[in-house]
Amino acid sequence: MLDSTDLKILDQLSKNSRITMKELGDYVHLTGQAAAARVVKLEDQGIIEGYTINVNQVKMGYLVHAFITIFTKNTNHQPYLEFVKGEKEWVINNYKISGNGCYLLECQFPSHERLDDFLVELNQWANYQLSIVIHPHKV
Amino acid sequence: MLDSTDLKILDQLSKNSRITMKELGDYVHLTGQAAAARVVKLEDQGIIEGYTINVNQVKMGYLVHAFITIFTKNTNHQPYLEFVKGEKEWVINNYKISGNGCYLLECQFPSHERLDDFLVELNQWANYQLSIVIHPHKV
DNA sequence: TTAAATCCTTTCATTCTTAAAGTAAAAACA
DNA sequence: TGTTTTTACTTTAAGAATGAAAGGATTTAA
Repeated sequence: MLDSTDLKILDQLSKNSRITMKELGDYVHLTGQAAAARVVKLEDQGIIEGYTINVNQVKMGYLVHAFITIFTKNTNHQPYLEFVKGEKEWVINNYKISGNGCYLLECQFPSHERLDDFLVELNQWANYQLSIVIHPHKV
Repeated sequence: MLDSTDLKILDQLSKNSRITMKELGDYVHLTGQAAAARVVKLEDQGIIEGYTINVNQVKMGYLVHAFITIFTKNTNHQPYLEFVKGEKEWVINNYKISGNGCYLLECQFPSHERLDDFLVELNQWANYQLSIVIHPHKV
């Protein structure tokens, strides 16, 4: 399905999605047009889902990054899920999980005060276990 | 520091980082040249850290997404950290955390068999608590 | 063996980018 | 207060990249 050229293209676009198709072509020994055609195919296959940027969240004022393990208070998760839906400003991901807890909620906040405000609200709908990220260490 | 035009630019690039500077300029009522200059400034400020793609990990064969809370076996974390460094194929992020556990390890695997292989190795250096993602629900 | 499909290149018109010069408004300074 | 500097933008124009079309080579299917 995917050959080594496709994998190189994905690798290169992961590192710099604004590269020109000509440069991308040079990298995989194809013309820009051929590289562009492969990229369109990867998009059509749904392998490339989108093009985005990495933003420095600390410089954007989000100093606190937290993972919160959620234990909903009753079997109906809807109140919790509605709460999360209304907190898009802070919530990065809400993973439904099996294991310890029902959800793993990834959030970011400008301060511990804001985190505390959030936890007070959250506690209406769920119990939780808080983990604050000290250092990201991306791999 | 950042005005509303900068925020619109970041928002637009987050949605599609391959947009032309001309289109981006149209969106914020500037010429392509002025928009490009703003983008360069955002890069220089370190607010835009990079341009990347979203890849469908399931279509790439990574069917299992897991968060593993790590409790290192002794106070020296180095053996665990060395292990993680050698497992780049599976590890997405290794967050150092305060709270429950020492690290939160985000991983992906093609199968539960591969996950099991990983856990057996991991268990040489750390105890762990496993959470498998059932549904991502990005916000 | 022929027909169709796939994947690539070449060509060329169109569009985008980049650099330079110029303008206007705001900020810094005497 | 008046002058200079800086900042942010536009316009212009050359150079580079893109996208569409035509064509060739190789593989797949009939």
